[in-house]
Amino acid sequence: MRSVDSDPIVRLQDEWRHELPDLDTHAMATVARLNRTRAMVMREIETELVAAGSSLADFDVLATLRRQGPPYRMKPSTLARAIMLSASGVTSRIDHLERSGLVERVHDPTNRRTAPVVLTERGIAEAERLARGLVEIEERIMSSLTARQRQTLDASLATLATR
Amino acid sequence: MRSVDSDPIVRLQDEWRHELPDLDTHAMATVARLNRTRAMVMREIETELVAAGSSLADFDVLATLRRQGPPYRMKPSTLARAIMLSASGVTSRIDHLERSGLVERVHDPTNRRTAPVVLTERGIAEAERLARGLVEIEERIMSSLTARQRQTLDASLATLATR
DNA sequence: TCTCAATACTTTGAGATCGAAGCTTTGATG
DNA sequence: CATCAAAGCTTCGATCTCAAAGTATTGAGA
Repeated sequence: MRSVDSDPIVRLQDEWRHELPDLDTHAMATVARLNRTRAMVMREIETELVAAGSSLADFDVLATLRRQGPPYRMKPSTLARAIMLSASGVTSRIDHLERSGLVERVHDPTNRRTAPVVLTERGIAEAERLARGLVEIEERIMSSLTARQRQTLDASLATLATR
Repeated sequence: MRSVDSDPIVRLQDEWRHELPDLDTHAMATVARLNRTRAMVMREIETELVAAGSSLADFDVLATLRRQGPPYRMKPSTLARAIMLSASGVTSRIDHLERSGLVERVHDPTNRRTAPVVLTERGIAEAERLARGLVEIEERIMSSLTARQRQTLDASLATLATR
């Protein structure tokens, strides 16, 4: 039964059971699923974003700024925390988006230690366009689960994250 | 209520609701949770693996070979599929593990187009040591969920992956 | 006001990963 | 048995990310 199941995680468990029968693979399997499913979902989303002329990395920044509402402005350090990226990673993403004309660094004379990032007009429009496209894709991906399943999935993921 | 909730995903939904009230953020929120939870879980696991003198990247290869059972051997292309990595990515991981003395490329005279990778004695022991340490960590991480919650989480992740 | 530790971003260097291009080997086909 | 397309790994070049080092600015305390 299980040994012919093509689910790679089930196979992984079968293999461990055969090699190290005393190993409890339950938790390991869940972690592996979390990884694989996330990879597949994100690959699909990335593909669609690239087709729409953007990328996940760019969208992360644009959407985070757009969600703040006017004046669509954040300090790099706040942005870093919001998108779970290192300070140097934020610098290079801003550089890239600035070259694309979607964000600008604004210089505040009263505080020259930081240069907040602000969406340009094009950046505002682009963020909204991408967000609208993305919710559709994400809705399609999640449509294989019932509302109840989505709800418990959300709850379990939240529990694991705040643990 | 919600607006004071510190859950970053709930805040994300609140912000979108304020800016683009017609946007249905349910699916987006689940995807965001999948991402964040996975990032937090994997960061924790990576930290422990590094403390144990290894890394997630190395462990992936070692564990995959170890699970096969004797002679602990796989072709690079099979390995690539198993760990969802590009061919060139596999080459560099094998290079690294070979330099560490944990795997070797074995040359089969009857098929010189491929050089299967095999665990060394040290590699076998190391894979088992790391696997045993890891299941404990993963068990600890998952212990915040009930058996039933884990089961439905597994099922939902499996559904999303095979969709 | 002067000093200097803390804050905050940027630069640098290293490492991982990818796709494309490059090589060698294999096996099917005439 | 000669040819050549396909299989399969490696190399190359580009990109991303991080941590550490570097630079500029601020503000607290002497």
